Amino acid sequence: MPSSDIDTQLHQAKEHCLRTGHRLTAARARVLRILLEASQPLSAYDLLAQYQARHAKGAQPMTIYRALHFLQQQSLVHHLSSRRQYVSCGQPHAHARNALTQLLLCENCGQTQEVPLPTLLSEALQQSFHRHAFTLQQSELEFHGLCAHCQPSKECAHA
Amino acid sequence: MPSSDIDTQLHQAKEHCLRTGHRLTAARARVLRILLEASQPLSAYDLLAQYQARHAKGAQPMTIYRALHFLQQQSLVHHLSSRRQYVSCGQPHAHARNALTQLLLCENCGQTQEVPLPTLLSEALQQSFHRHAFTLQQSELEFHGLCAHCQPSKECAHA
DNA sequence: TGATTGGTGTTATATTTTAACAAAAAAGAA
DNA sequence: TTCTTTTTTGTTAAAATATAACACCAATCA
Repeated sequence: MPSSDIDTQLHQAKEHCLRTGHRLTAARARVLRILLEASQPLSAYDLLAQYQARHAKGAQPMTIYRALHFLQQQSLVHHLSSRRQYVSCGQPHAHARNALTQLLLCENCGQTQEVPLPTLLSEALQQSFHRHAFTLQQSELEFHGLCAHCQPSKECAHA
Repeated sequence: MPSSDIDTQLHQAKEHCLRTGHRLTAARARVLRILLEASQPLSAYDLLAQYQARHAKGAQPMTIYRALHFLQQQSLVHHLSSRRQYVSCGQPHAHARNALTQLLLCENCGQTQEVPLPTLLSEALQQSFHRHAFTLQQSELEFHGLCAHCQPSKECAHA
């Protein structure tokens, strides 16, 4: 992602936080920036290493985990729990509109793609929940497979 | 779950493994049985504690993890990665037919419900993958919320 | 200005998961 | 059967992931 886009995203993130009565502090913005620049999922300890290299040599895991918790609450970051990695959220605003998001995870090159669930599907799911008297709070839809660049026949462009 | 049903399930699991050229050994069957009897998700160390109490006092984590890996491969057990827990699979055979499974996780009482994804939804998802040139290998659909017994208005029957 | 809330730094520790290698058990071939 | 190969288990150790607790600092607000 070009650096200018990242600045834009960070700015929007800041505004978004203010609107909900929270603050995107320096530490939080740093963690988010690392994720935005990575453009692929990172583990908490990957993040820690970069954070140490770029900002504070003696930084501790808690610093990263605290920032991640916050960013997740704000829907600025996703937790890929099946991989124990974190990734910046592509369209943070989609979440505000209660759209469910699918994450397509490539097992070959590690890339993640965030795809909004088609409205039709979202609604069908809602109905399914209703039938089971289930009140949805948060969804986590992770699909593991091979991305467009890593199809069985081809070589992987991202590896 | 009544003990007789569990025996039935274990027996079916054994047959299922044989059909795919694998063996449901004693250790594996023990771990599966503990999960079936629990009828709710357990962490690997919950399992270890029970395994130690019931079978081998000195058992080590590897014993559990190995059994769990095997049982997951056989679609006899699900990993709830967002909770770091494991749960026995309700309808192992549904997976054989490539039906996607949603897991409804209650944040209040911890209960898990396994619901096959309606065919219509499954097909729509497949199309969505096709549009994104994504080859699905495995899906992990975890929905966090409140189950039928733990609706905001009511008390939770399972707590 | 004082009080309250929210955020950070720091240390330590808990929890979850895997690696590696030797020994045993089961399956298959001669 | 006996030998060989593969699969499974036992065991020790350590890596990777995540949280608890407490003191301190900073921002907000009355």
